[in-house]
Amino acid sequence: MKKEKELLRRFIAEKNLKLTKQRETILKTFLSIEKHISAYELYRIVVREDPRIGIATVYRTMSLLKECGLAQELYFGDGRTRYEHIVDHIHHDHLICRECGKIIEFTNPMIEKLQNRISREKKFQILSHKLELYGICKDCRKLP
Amino acid sequence: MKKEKELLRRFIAEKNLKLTKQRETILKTFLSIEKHISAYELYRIVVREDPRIGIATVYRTMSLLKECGLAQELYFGDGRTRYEHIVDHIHHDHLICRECGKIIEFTNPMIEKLQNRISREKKFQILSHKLELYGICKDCRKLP
DNA sequence: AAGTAAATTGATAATGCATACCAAAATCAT
DNA sequence: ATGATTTTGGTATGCATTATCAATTTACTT
Repeated sequence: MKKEKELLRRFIAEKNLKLTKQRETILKTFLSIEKHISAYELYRIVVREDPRIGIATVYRTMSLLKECGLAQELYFGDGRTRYEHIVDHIHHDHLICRECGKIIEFTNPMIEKLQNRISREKKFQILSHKLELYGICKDCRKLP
Repeated sequence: MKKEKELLRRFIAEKNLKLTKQRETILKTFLSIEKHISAYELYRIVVREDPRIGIATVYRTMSLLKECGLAQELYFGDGRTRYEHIVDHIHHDHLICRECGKIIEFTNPMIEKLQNRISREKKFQILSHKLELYGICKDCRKLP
């Protein structure tokens, strides 16, 4: 939390923006949630902390957190963008069940290494990535 | 094209749906385009073939093509869903430049293999996948 | 070939996420 | 503290997608 707040502070200073109570509250709440969350869901929680925060500010802050690399944007095909925080949280990818909508997380360092190799070949500087596997989960396949 | 039309025909028969001129026209046009395209962009092209086709039908048909595995859905973070066809077209992944929006395609069979291994471990049946690397491309980094 | 049940279509209304707008408030360098 | 500048909340607006529904089309049956 210390580290992340410091990161945001620096980003804000560098761009001549301003650090507000709202941004701090939203960051703190966002970091406390250990799963992906939509802007609206986050708003509902943030409001319990400070009822005067509006949803527009949540949207604006999330795009700020995305820009400074604290938040990762996800899109699973319903019309809703979700976010998850990256810090103190090993990067993971997602298996998404098309039947029941369940989301299973996984990590694979080898895939990450291959991604880095590809980006080196293409002289592309990776900022973030998204790997999503869609299919049918164990339960919906009715396997033992 | 033969094969894909046959695939759609079977899918439609199996689900007791009906094969219409509109669906054939949209499939044909979609397959003729060798890059990702939004529903609206596709609609503008389809209309040149048959001016009486409405945009709702394009949306409906794309979700049908997605279901039967002929189309892959993509989302790059602007508010627009795009599609690309999978058939006769080796699956590829995307590098997306956050500066200029350029999209670079790449393939990596090793990553695909690792994905299959993961899904086997999790007893997950993969239907499709999406790998997107976000960052800054060579040109925007001003590298030689 | 004509009849019929069921699915599909096109036009447009409705929905819903996300952003734009703007007056009031808050931040921060001086 | 002052004042320039940014941010905020509330809401209007924009835009992509889906729902609605009467009219049409498909595909099967006779």
